[in-house]
Amino acid sequence: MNETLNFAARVWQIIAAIPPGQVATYGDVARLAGSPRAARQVGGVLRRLPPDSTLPWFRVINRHGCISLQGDDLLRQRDALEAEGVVVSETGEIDLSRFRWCY
DNA sequence: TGAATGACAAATT
DNA sequence: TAATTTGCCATTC
Repeated sequence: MNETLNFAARVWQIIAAIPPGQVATYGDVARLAGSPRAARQVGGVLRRLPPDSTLPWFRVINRHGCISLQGDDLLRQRDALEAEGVVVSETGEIDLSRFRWCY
């Protein structure tokens, strides 16, 4: 099996391991997946994620501690994070120094 | 098979 | 210091 096919599977596994109330960056997930420079692909995997997936994709944000999504998706992610105790600004900003996933 | 895309990140100006 | 540009890499057209 090509490792390229496992990339998405690794991303799923890693994101599924993020504890509630905490968040991880795309770069971190990519690094844990074995491709430190594939942060963009992490977002690509989540983008094609089926709506019925139970994966906590909302716990993944960018390096600036902001939500990269826009529109309704942004509001949905912000609401889901706040429901877990994560403080999210109206613009989608999160204090990484407090909520970043420490593994 | 090849070119284009993108839920990022780092370097440069 | 902030804003803009370039690089990366797996997936999609």
